[in-house]
Amino acid sequence: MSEAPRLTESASAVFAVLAQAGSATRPQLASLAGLSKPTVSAAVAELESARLATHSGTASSGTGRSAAVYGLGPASGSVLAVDLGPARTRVRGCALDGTLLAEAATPRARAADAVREALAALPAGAPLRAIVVAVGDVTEPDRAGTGMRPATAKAGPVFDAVSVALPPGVPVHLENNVNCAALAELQEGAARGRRTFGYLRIGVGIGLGIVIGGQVLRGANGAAGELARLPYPWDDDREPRQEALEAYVGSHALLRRAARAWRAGDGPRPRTAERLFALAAEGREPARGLVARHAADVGRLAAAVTAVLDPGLIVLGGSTGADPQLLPGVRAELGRLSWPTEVVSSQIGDLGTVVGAARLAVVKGVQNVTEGAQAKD
Amino acid sequence: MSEAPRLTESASAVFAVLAQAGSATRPQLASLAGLSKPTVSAAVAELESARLATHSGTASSGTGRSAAVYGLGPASGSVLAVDLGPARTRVRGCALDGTLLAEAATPRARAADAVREALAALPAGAPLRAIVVAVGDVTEPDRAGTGMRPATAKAGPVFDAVSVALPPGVPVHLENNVNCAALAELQEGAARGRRTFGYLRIGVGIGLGIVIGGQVLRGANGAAGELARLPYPWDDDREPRQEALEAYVGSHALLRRAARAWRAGDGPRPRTAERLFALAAEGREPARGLVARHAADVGRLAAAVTAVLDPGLIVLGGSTGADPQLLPGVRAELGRLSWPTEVVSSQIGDLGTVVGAARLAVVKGVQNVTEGAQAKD
DNA sequence: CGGACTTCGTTAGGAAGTTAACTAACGAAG
DNA sequence: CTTCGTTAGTTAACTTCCTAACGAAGTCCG
Repeated sequence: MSEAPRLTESASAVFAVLAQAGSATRPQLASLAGLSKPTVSAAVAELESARLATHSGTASSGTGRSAAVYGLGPASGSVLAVDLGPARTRVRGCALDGTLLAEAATPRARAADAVREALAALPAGAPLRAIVVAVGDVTEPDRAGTGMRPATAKAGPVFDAVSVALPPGVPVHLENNVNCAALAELQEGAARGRRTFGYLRIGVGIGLGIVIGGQVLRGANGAAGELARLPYPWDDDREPRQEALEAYVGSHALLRRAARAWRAGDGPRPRTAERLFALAAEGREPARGLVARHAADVGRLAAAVTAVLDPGLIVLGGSTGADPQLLPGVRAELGRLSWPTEVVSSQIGDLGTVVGAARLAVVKGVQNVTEGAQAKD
Repeated sequence: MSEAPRLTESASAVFAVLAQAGSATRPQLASLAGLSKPTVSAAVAELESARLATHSGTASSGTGRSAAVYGLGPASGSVLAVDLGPARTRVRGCALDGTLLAEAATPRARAADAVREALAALPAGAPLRAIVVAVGDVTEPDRAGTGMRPATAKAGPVFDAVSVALPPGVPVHLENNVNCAALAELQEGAARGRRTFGYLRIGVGIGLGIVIGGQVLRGANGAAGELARLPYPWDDDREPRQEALEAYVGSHALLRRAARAWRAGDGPRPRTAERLFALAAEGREPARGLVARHAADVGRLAAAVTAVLDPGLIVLGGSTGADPQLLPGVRAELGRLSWPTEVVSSQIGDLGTVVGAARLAVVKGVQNVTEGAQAKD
């Protein structure tokens, strides 16, 4: 739709802070954007005439004249976030202020259906400005040139299946799912207000999302935080093997150890990590011992991260990592080995990846508005 | 001296690029600073009247009118860099364009003498704008509030001894020596033109300087890159100990292994790492085997760094790390365990720390000019 | 030696944003 | 109901930097 209405720099800045805030009065916009009142007046007028902002009420600050409140306008459009999880595909559509407009989830195999369902629920008149797809894989530049795709065969097929369901002409960004979850913790989880932290995810695999100065660190190959490549075992007389650490700390290994440790009379053997943690929470052996040992292992992983990055905060997530039972053990081992570092459990859970992908999509969508390149309707 | 002559923003920008370039014509300044010709004219006039820049000649680009060349003026002043090394103290005084004005070195115990000697050799009429002191220690905020000091007792006394020799009123910045050396590699060493890399120093101790986007990463406690805290030994059935990795990979351990491996008939046993490497270069056993083993150890260290950061480039430095004999072994082990990463040897050597500290001091000194806070004469 | 051409630097006019001062709107106190 | 203090928004003068056009100072070439 419509021509690309190039915004002035000040209008772009005001739009960006308005999207961040959701809604705001003009004085608030002025102080958030670091602009003067007259400039904000001009910018708001410009945004209103482009239908990117609308007057949505008034707000009185107790004393004095009441201020006009503005929110995003109908032309600001929406963005789409897709989490291609190992079991389920989750899709969210959001406005540029982050409000949820559409949501869908399917088993991984029917990923494209979830995308189509969410797209149908988005407002038709306004442009879709960005799409972020989260995959459990390192990403690499597309052969074709412009885009990105999963680097290994792991996530490739599903990504291709989803691609055909996406509307053409909308910029698509691929991002690692752990990085997305880290962003979610940063924006609305356990790392709110931080500028630097690490999000350590322990589940079937192990991964680290690194946030430095509010930015995700991706690395030269997009492989920053791929802790499975840490040398392990590592000692004077041992030879490290590739991916050996994941095979040792991952949840499969935890269950394998449980199977070995289980004796007759210990009751039914847990088949999932959740069940094992539930037994440990009741104080039952050998579950308790296994969980304590797992906590020490995670603590060592956290120590490795801390030795390199000294992030000041580590958020634990993932199917086994997020359990608060681990905290004392992790903190003890980390404190013994490394620097004073806060350790907390994730508060977002499974939804973290979609939520973070949506946050990222909002950022890209706002850029799409402020930096001119108009997306397809 | 003199009042603080607040510079306009454009004059500050021009001064910054002029300091970076050393000398430049007005058209060059315009393109480097991203300013228009008239604005540069005004800025240069302002800088000249403040004696921060001087006309230093003309340059012809073949055809057309020849351009006026400008360089830093006498009022731009100088900065001081101090490397409190484990054995020697090195001091350098530089102008804000990086040219060396004074140099001194003493044994560590007489550090203050080196500082006094270098200070005496600096031009008297112009202000000293910044001092950077590099120490082999993590740094922490001063109790007093404003400054920083070494966090542990290791470097404290020497730092205090040097402090009394420093002129009062000049801002002093403390920085880790490995971080300084990393900056030196970035600016004039093996990492020129990079935005992100790791500088891995192996000597008596082990340390990592992390540069991301041209900035040194310091971490929440100033302890980023303190690899001695990596969990080691690390295996299913072993308990990691604090600082155990340094005790294993450091040069003391290398010589200890040499002592154990040496048999009668192997010739004189090397007493220093340099000697051991020299024997290995001649192809003599057991030196060659020991060096190959050391290379694999360093490769594992590099793999740990790569697993977390994926920096794309690792520069090896330090008394044992900088030897190019290590390169094939390090590359092989790193390639086996982790991501495609370039590995090169440092080209700067022992001087890296002072050079990097001087670079940092220049940056701080330029900030001192452009951001107003006038230093004492 | 004198155009023709190219590059440097200045002058003139305009765009964008800031500060300062003024007007407008609102609540509370007298 | 008026008046006063406070906060919102507008108007006006000024600052800063840009673009465009022009004059100045070189080189190249016949």
